[in-house]
Amino acid sequence: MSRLAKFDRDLVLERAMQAFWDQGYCSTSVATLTQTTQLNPGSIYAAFESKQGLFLATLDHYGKRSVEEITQTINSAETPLEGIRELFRQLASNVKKPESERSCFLVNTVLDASRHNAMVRERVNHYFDLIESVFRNALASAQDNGELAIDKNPRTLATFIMTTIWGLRVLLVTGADQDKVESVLDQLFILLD
Amino acid sequence: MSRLAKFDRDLVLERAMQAFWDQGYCSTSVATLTQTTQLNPGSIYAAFESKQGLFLATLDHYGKRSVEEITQTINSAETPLEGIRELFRQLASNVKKPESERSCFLVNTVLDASRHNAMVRERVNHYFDLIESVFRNALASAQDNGELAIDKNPRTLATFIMTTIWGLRVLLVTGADQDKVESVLDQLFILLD
DNA sequence: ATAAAACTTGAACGATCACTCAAGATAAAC
DNA sequence: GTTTATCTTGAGTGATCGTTCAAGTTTTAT
Repeated sequence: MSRLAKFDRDLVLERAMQAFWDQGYCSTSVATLTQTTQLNPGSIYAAFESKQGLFLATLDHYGKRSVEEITQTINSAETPLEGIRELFRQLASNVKKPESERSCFLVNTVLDASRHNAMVRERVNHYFDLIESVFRNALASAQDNGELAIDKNPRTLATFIMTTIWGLRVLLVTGADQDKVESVLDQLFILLD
Repeated sequence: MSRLAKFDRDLVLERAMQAFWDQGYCSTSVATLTQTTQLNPGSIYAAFESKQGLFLATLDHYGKRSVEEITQTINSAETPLEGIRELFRQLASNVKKPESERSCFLVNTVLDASRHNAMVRERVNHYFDLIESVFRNALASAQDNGELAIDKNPRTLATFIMTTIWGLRVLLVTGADQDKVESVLDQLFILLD
């Protein structure tokens, strides 16, 4: 008896995400969101309840895709450890590309919106946990294969890998040169040997 | 012939910095700043020209003190390398303390306000550079003392130390437990041996 | 004392904020 | 074709935004 929403939810989420990612939660006004999503205020509020509701939805949109991409990269490599190395090489290849200035939506959010909002913090931490478990599993597989020394601790290394990714995101935002970024990769890879 | 400003500039900067640090640039309104600094809008604008001017001044306030504190910690240790380790132990001891939620003012800023503002970016990068050079010098001294192996590269390690600090800041904000934080320190210290 | 200069005060500015809602449009169910 | 439920529209809400400025106050120099 009713009418269905006309707009493409995924397209709207993608566009809203780009806006939040680029400008941050606070600096992205509802007026901006109506322009980028091509939705009127009423439609946004009908579909997502509030600016924060839309933001949380874009966080999920980004988080799910991040986990997928990371899993894909690691699984499509010849070995688990090589997959992890390949992931870092991809990250590093963003040097001097404008995309690197946006850093990672989750990292930007954890230092900004998440600090005073429990729902945002929970959501970000959830995706960080998922990503960390991908690394942990890959490292455990690498140990099974004999690729990673048996005295290394996958849990410890996975935590350190997450920390290095976060640090690398900041390094890229500062506009670091190729040498610096490769320095970081070199040091991390020593620990993975 | 004239009248001098009555307020204590350092006290005002300290209070404004706390507000910006806690809430971020965008979420900190001038109304909030008038309350925390106990200055009227007019006085703020007379002394700092704009909200952004006050923000830049608080960045300097924080940056200078950070460089001082880091230098002090490293110099007051028995050896340069032990100083670096001590600095990380201090950082790690913030686990579960509410202060750690605020992370580092410079790191928060680099991922937020700095991305769309050249003046802010320059200022943040300046203090990062100063801090990195403190580490680089300490590592070079450690090599002179024979404390650090001669085949290690102080420049590379200093970059990696910066990256680890940035990553550690994110890790602390996620509410990580003691174990995770110590994992990160352990791995970093391996590279410094 | 007086004049000059700078600081303090706080009300007020237009712009923009997140958000609402009544009216109109549209699609599904009968 | 009619009904019914829901979506879309976009002007409008009060609140708050960063900023200004005229008037009042205070200090310094003469």
